Amino acid sequence: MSEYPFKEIEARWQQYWFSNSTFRTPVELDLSRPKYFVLDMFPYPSGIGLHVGHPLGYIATDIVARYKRMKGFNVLHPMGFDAFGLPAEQFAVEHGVHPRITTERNIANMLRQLKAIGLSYDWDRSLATTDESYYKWTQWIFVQLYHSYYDEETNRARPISELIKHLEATDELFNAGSEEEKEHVLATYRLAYIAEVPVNWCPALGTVLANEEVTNEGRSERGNFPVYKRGLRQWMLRITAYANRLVKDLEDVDWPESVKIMQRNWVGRSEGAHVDFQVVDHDEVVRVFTTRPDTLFGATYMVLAPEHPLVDKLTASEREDSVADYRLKIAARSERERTADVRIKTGVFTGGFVTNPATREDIPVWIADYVLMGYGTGAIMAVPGQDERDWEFAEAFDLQIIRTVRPPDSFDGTAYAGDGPAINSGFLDGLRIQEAKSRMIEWLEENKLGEGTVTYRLRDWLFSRQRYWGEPFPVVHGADGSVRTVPEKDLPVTLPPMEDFRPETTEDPDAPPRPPLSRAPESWRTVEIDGVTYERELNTMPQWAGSCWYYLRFIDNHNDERFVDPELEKYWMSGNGVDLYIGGVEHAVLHLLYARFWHKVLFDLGHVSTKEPFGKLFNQGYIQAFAYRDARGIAVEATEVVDQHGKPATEVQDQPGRLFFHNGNSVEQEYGKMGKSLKNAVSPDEINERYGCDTLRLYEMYLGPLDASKPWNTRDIVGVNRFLRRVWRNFIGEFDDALLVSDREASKELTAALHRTIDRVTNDMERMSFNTAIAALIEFTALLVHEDSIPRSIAEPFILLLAPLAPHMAEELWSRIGHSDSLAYENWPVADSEILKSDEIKIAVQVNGKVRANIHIPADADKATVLAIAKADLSVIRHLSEKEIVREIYVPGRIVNLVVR
RNA sequence: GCCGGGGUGGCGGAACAGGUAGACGCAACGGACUUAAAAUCCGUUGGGCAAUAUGCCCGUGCGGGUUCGAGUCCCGCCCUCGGUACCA
Repeated sequence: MSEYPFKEIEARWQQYWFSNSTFRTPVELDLSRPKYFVLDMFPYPSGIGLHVGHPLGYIATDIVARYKRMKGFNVLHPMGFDAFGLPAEQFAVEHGVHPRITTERNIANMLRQLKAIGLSYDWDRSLATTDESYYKWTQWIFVQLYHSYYDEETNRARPISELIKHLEATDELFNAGSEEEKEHVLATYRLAYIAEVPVNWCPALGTVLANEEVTNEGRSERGNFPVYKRGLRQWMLRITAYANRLVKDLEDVDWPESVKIMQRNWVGRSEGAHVDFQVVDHDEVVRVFTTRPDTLFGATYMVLAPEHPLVDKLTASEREDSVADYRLKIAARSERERTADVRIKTGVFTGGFVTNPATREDIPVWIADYVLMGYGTGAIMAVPGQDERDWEFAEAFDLQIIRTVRPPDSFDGTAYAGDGPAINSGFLDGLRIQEAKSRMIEWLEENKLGEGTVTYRLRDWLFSRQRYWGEPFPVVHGADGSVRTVPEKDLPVTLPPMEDFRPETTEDPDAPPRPPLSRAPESWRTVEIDGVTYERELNTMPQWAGSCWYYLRFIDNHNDERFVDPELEKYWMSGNGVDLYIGGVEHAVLHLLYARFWHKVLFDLGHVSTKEPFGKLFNQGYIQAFAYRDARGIAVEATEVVDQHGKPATEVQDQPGRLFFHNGNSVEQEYGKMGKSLKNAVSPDEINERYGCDTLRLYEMYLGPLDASKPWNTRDIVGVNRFLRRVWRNFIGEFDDALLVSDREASKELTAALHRTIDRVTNDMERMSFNTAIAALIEFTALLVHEDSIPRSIAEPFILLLAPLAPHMAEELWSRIGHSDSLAYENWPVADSEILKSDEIKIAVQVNGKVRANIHIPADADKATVLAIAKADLSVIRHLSEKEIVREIYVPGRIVNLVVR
């Protein structure tokens, strides 16, 4: 008896695809075919291996890739590993093994797991960001960034050599400067530059972190260690130059609206004005940023961030003590304390005054922690009449409040931020906000008191890390402090082999950073270029560097001459870049913003042909699962939990009225993202072993819509497994292994059902609705159960429809019905529109919107005919009796509604 | 607080353009086959009233509205998940 031998089948076809290079991207491209670049967000090769949540997106892209091949596209579908960075290194640190070794081991294990799912990647294009042949080009891109600047005139990056030429020709001051001074000027332009900046320093990780890597609670996203603010000299990337384009170009990509909004918020563009306030009795000016220049007449006090550089100058001698006290108190407050009680305003008066340029009144200057040094100019003009925070502060410290916008009569709140006519505002009186804003900006500009401007929340990207496991910077430092990039011919700068790669961690937030590379051998640290001795840069690049451009390398990953061949880049990125990019929403701002930034720089410099890298983005949902915690709140192994009747929780976890126990102790049921911490992970290996990977693939897709988060329930897997076994039995004799496909002609009904199925599945494939595509195939399979044999005209298209979803079974059946080649490039079946049309259709008849009957009508019947048939129906007649028909509605092919009174 | 997604049977979900709510699957129940079990096949399965049927009423988080007709559109709430958080 043959019972669907999935192990044998799956091993055979995976071997076949490998030895025949079935999924190798065509090298000789048939340019008459359209291209399709379908990409997954590549994973970190973690040491724990995959759980069933990880491959969800990979299965989806694989189905799309297989479908597109059958639709005649040239498909590029690669996979690689994001192997540098903190997770890989922390794992290595914790296990005391060199990251090179753990990384290789982890990659090997993940490769095994991925291949066991039958994913149709072109493995010849696999890469890891840790490959020297890869990070050579990551370093090369960094060199491009270093040697470029942002030209505000033409709104694009240009080689810094052009700027130097320009400055030499026009700027006497520049020419007069020393080399060092010149370099200082250039550093304010370069897209990659070194600056002393306030950074997030994490002593426990021994490194600085990007804002994006720090949680709201002021801790590291990796490891949850405390993070402190301190000033350090670091490499920065001038992403802020691209702030505007990063927002604007979102209009041109097909991305989930929520991700676009997150990016817009992150960039945080706001339009407003700079206003200069003269300091009373000092030759200083304080510049503020405001989005409401129209309210300048209502600015009754000013607030500086406690760290603002002018605080010392402004502070009156008798206020020095309280100002110093306050600043100390703020510095000691953790980020958490600072954000916990947002509604309670604190601050102190400096004793200083500035002049409101509109009213000519002198207004007091305060410092308060609700003004942040990192945004705008670190100083605000407070207009309590129109700003809730300023109102609260004014109330708390008894400061003057003037309304400069008339609230509606019904308004009984405090600050009024809505629209209305300006009042108490001199030349602005009567104007609405929009008009008043532009009028005030004109006035400021005429009087040289400020100007209209745009500010962004986005900060420049802190690009160095004090870790070992990252790309070394292709940069060397001269004894005189000069910086130069390593010549292209000497790239890559490889990581020196080091026994001790551990970061120097400490609990002292003020200890100087000591990057591991400072302990590298002298022979690595010192390098001679053109006869001059230099010291190598000892920091490494952050995690995100490698993932900023990997999609480009996939296009041409064996190229030793260039990071990507321009012709191949043009072909595969044509249209709008990557045609489909699937990954988790957790990368909505970090990876996707950084990658877009690099891509735009490469675009400006003429190295790539599109302004955006990812034309279509899709976020797959998470796989969630039930989890159980004991009385101490500690998660227990979900597979060991039983209910009050002793049944395994995995069988009954979705049933009402259950109590759960672990080793006899009561446990609480919970529901969350699958993973190690909740002890509810399921490995794809166990599912493969028990049901095979076609079942795994089908189940993951059948769970629900791809973008929804949904619960894993191992018990339910039998459903799709039964479907596959049923398909097998329909084709292969249960007792004799005989082929049950014949050349007899198919019935009209079965043919019609097939074409309806082709139509449904095709439609579902196009909109990535794989759960409904599978449902359609299950329904069709049920029709085949009672056929003695399956006509070939039915069998072939059916197998092809199944192929993207359950490729191993499809290939096996395809071969058993007599084909010697893989079906991977067979034409996708086309539904015959003639067959889809039926002569007779069934529609519902409603009386007053309630369905009272179903009638059969000729497909081409006109309204009068249909209504006649409907009114002749006994059930309809019953509901029409003694009523008057006041309206008759017929929606062709859909419904009849008779409105009666 | 603000922004965004989502609330449909015991469970996962379907309904794509406002047109028969609950496709398909799980679980549950009944039957066939079997010495028995597994597997398989057939059937029932939103709630209620009925037991004559082509039957009636209710039902998509809650309350209103638009429409011949609302899970779907509009207004006001509640809950939930994610993002963000004194951004001037």
